[in-house]
Amino acid sequence: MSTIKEIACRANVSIATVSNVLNNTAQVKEETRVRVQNAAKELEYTPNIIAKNLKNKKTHTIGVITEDITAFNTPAIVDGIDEFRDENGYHFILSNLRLVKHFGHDFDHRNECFNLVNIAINTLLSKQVEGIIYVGHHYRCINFVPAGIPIPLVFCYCFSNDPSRPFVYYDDEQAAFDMTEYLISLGHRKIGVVAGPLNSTHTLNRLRGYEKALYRNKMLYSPDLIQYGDWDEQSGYECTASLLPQGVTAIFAMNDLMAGGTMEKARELNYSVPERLSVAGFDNRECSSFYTPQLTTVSVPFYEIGRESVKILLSLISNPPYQPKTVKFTCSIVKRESTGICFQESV
Amino acid sequence: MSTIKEIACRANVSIATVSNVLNNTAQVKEETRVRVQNAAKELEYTPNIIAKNLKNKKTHTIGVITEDITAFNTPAIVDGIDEFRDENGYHFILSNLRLVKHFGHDFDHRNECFNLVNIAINTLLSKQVEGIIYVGHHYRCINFVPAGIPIPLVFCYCFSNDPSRPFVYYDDEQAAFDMTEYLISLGHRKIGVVAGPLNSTHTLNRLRGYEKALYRNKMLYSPDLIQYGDWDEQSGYECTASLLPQGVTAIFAMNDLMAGGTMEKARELNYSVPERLSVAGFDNRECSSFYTPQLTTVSVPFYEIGRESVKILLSLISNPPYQPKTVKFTCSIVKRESTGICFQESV
DNA sequence: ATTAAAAGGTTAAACGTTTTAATTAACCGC
DNA sequence: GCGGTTAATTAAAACGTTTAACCTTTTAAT
Repeated sequence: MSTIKEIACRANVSIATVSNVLNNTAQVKEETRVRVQNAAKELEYTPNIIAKNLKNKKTHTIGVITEDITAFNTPAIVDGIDEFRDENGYHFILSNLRLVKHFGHDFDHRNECFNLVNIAINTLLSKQVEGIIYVGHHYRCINFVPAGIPIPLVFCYCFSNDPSRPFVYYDDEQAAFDMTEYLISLGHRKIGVVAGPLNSTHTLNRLRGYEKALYRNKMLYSPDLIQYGDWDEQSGYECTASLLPQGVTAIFAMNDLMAGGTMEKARELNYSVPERLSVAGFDNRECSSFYTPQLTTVSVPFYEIGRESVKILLSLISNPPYQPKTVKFTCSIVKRESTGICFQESV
Repeated sequence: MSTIKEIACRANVSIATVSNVLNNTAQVKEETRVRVQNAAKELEYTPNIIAKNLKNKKTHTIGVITEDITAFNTPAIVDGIDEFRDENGYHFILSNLRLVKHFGHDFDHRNECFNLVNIAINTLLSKQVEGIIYVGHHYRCINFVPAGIPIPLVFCYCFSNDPSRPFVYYDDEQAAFDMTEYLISLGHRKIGVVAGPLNSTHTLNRLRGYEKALYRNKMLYSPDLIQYGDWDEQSGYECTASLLPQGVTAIFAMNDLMAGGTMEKARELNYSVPERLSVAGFDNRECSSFYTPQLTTVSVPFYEIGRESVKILLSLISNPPYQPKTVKFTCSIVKRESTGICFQESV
């Protein structure tokens, strides 16, 4: 770990010259240049970015806060973030909150979370990051991050109506609309929904999409066709139990796990999928292509969401006057084996 | 972003005193202490870790290099790393190589990889990390990291016989041995293997475990019972096609994906699982519990492997004289629905 | 009262860079 | 050889900390 000073010494020049050679930031005579370069090589010089950062008051580093790196969607988001930051010569520091590990899955520890996030943010600020990306997926995450952070911050994979902050997320409503329309196009007229819990914005938005599709196709909306689960497979199984007797020919589950529960129940009651019952999920998790039959589902562009977040963040960093910028990505329907044409009259 | 200097100014003391108050590293009169603390609070002081690091020549930061953060096992490893480093007051910088994205899945670009790793390592060194964890999973990764790195480095989730470097991995051979013994204990006497490619150390080690189990149970080893795939589902499907006619009653696939292919083929040929054919996988990927029937498989303790890596790294950092330390974790068998008692005479 | 020790503070150097302003060297035309 | 340029180099300050060394004041002990 040699320093610029030692190089200067060995090459018989001043440290300023060494700096100039290394960053070629000024003219220096060819001969001295090579002398310096050789010295650097011989001493196996590695620049000390810490010192550089201190002097320049620029770290070219952003902070990324994740709620749970092991969540199924986080790695893809981080990957997108990683790629774009790399392309633009930025570094990143990952701060993983491990919220799930701390508080379990459906935590409601507003204060504890707030504190954790606060610590994370202060640490990042201490490290002089130039901007922060908060990768949420818990709908309340907006409340976890304090106001008045002196650097740009963009919310990734979450949303609220706060117009003063930039959000990058996906269009829940549109996705549910598209999926419902797709089921309708297959001839289904009685479509059950295995929803998430009602206090989730995801649930609300997706329900809205579902309703809109029904409305647009002049189909009637029945509250009985909506059953509320908790995102877990078991709950999908249970919801389906009360949906099937109503004569639905298709079930739209709001995530792939619950869709798995739906298929399980269907199997149990001898509703063959997709012949007698079409099943659709949401998320396009890895598992969805391993079900039998393979699950039709909604693919969320995690990678792109990550990329876009950094893009916005970097533009905010280099161009501080804040223009509120919120980006919504459109999801795509992945058609697989679990959905098919409706052969029955709806009851 | 105020500095110690401004605090000093406002509190009418020297910067040394401020530093002493903030780190309570020396006695200071109660009265001045609170004056300083108030000033700090009023100015919303955030310590500049960069400056601190520069002065202290200690960053309390480790670097983590991953080959592909989106690989199914990497997040759990990173999570383990993250937890232990957090518990010990360390930070970490993640450097994701995106090897798969660069070179595809079965890349053989020794030089390109070497260069990428080299860049990553130099960047980390520039950032004055105190140690590095290399999370491999490509068996050749040892060749990617150059010798002579001036700080401790531990290989995580990979192995070679180089005794000069610390490795944390799992016992491939033992795992395969255990799984084979388990199948034997169920009465199976003709056990087919869907192996990985022969140039993978995983394949070799697991085959050794398989053979040992046969040997120990005085069963004969037949090369015909080993079919070599490429880790992908399709190859499992194909291998199984040549295995079933041989009258095997159980198939041990060397990963869950190929096991999926095996089950697909079995379904196609009306071999019901597990009644007529037992199927076992390896990895305990998320998907394995979503197959029907749910897959019996080997669970690798990714999280613990990550944790242990940091543990070793930190001990190396604080206690430099190198004691070669290699840790092998034992995997566990996850018994699910795809394996059962053998009811047939083997043919 | 005198003095030793302890408590409370301060100065200034240092960490490894970059950068401005100043200095020196080199060259040119006359 | 002398001014006048331009090219090449350097000294020194600065970034925000920590810390060794030093200085004062207070307290306690003789």
